[in-house]
Amino acid sequence: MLRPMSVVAQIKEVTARAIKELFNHELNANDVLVNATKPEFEGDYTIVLFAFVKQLKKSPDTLGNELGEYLIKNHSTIFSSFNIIKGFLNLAITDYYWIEFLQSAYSNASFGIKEKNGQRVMVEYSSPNTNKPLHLGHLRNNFLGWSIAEILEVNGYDVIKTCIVNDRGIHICKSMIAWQLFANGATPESTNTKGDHFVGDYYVKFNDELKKQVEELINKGIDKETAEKEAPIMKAAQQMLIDWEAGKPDIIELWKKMNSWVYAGFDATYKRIGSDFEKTYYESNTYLLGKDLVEEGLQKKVFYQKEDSSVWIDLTKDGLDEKIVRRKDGTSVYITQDIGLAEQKQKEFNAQRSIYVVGDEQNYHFKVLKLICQKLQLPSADGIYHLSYGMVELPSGKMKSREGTVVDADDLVDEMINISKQKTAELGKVKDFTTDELNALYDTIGLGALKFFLLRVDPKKKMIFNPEESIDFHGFTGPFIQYTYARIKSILRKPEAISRESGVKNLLPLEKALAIQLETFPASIEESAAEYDPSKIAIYIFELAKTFNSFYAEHSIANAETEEKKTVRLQLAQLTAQVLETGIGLLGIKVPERM
RNA sequence: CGUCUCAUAGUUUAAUGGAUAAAACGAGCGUUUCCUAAACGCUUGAUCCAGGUUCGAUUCCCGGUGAGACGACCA
Repeated sequence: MLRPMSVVAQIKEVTARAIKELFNHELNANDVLVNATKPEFEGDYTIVLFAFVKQLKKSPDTLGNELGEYLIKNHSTIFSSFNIIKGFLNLAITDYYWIEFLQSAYSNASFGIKEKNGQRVMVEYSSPNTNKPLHLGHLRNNFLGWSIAEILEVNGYDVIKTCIVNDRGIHICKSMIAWQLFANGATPESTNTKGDHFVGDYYVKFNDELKKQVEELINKGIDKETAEKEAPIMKAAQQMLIDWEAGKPDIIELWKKMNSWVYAGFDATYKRIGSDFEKTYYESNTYLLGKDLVEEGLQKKVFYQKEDSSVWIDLTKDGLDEKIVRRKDGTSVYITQDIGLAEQKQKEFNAQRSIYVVGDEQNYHFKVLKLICQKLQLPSADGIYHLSYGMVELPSGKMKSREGTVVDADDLVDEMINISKQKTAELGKVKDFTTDELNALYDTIGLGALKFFLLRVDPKKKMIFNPEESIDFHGFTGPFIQYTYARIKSILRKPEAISRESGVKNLLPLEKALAIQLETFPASIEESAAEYDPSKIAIYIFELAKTFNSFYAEHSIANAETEEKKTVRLQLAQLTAQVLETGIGLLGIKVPERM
């Protein structure tokens, strides 16, 4: 099926053709700059003429007039009138065009969704550590990763969502040793604690105990650095890591038991926030990957060995530093595992692109990772893309677990759901709902507010979260969009078939504004995929909802002046509802039928 | 010391080099016999400083100031 081109794409194309015919000048359609016309001028879309004034050696006015007249003469179904102001050619689009658009799109359930393009993409996100529960930063990561995967999916890609669980290493051993020392056999069940929080508590206990021991050693005259290394509990953790690597049965058993507690907790949280993965990798299985590639790199002379037999790569010519890829004791480092995992993913899924949703503190790491893979000429190399996002910070700065300022994911979700419960009760609009229906509604609204809050900002930018101020339910928020949707549904609930031919010839300004905005939905989805940026969609659906609300306040739909108007407004309402649902769905947010 | 990010109304955020910089929250005023007032309308207010490129700069380049991240055989 041939997808109809967007108005903007058509304007570009037609303009390029016009310039070729009128002035015999070749122009790429993409070089035509088309903007929405500013509200203070007459017209819908504007061509910026400056760009080709020079090449064509014409004044903007002459050029604009010739072009404008050509467009109206040759494409009268699209363009109705034009005016030129200071080098801007403002074009008015015919009502006919918008009415046709509405009739073709209002009942098209896949409006904005592309067909499969045969390309595969992997999206890795979440990446939790099994020594503590998820926090606000993980939420931004999860929502972003899930949303990007979804956005790529509707853009035609075959998407594989993956997660690498950091389930081994010294930090896990810290929780384990603390449990051995202080738990007296307690379990999540015996203490009625969620598994990930239970294990996280022992990680905190470890650090408390370590601090105590370090202070004692310092009082004995040992310097801080040595004290931290020599504290008995730290030595015990390090010994445990060695035992783990050696596969000592009782350690492995304890490790498995504690991790299983954590996974039960993670699963509950993921289920609640709607995160899922097609494939989960565990670092305990992948940490040895990449060793072969070190050998290969040495042979290819991409890597070199120092006197102590450690292996390095020299990236100084690329403006970076030297980087170790294998320790002198033969063990691999973080980056080596990632090289190995990149190849592993490539072998398993053969994706054209591999996206890593990881915080911007690791920008350097991913730059190095991609560069090394390229130098090794690995097939996965060029497809590596680090989707770097900014940290979530508090007004006081970074969240610090040691200072207890970390905003816990479960707590925050609870709070959001409670607020939505409270507000729903205050408004009292759904008193006839069953308990199940109410609980589902609270989840929808509370999570909607939270996800929208975290996704409405450009991922690249760090964001401030103030725990003192609760996340808003008014204005540029998830509930605003959900509410708009629910209002439309209440109109559409009255059983009434919407006929395709409305018969109207003209649109009122607010009807037209809505139609124009609806028409750009596919472009908005494309843009957010091209830039890996869900906030583009968040902004789009917010503006759409706003336009609809203005329209709704001004014009009656069910009691429209004429049957024709009623039909065209029902089409507008139905398409708006559908676009809002699809759009906000790409952010992982549900819409309620009533609220 | 070096590399890289960021700096826009009181606050949180928008703006492929294009017209008089756009919203939300906050503050103030108003809107409901009629499809959901979690809404709508009006008022208020900003590009860190100094140069440069350009017909045109929030956007690109140079310098400065301020904030952050990274450059660890941690991940």
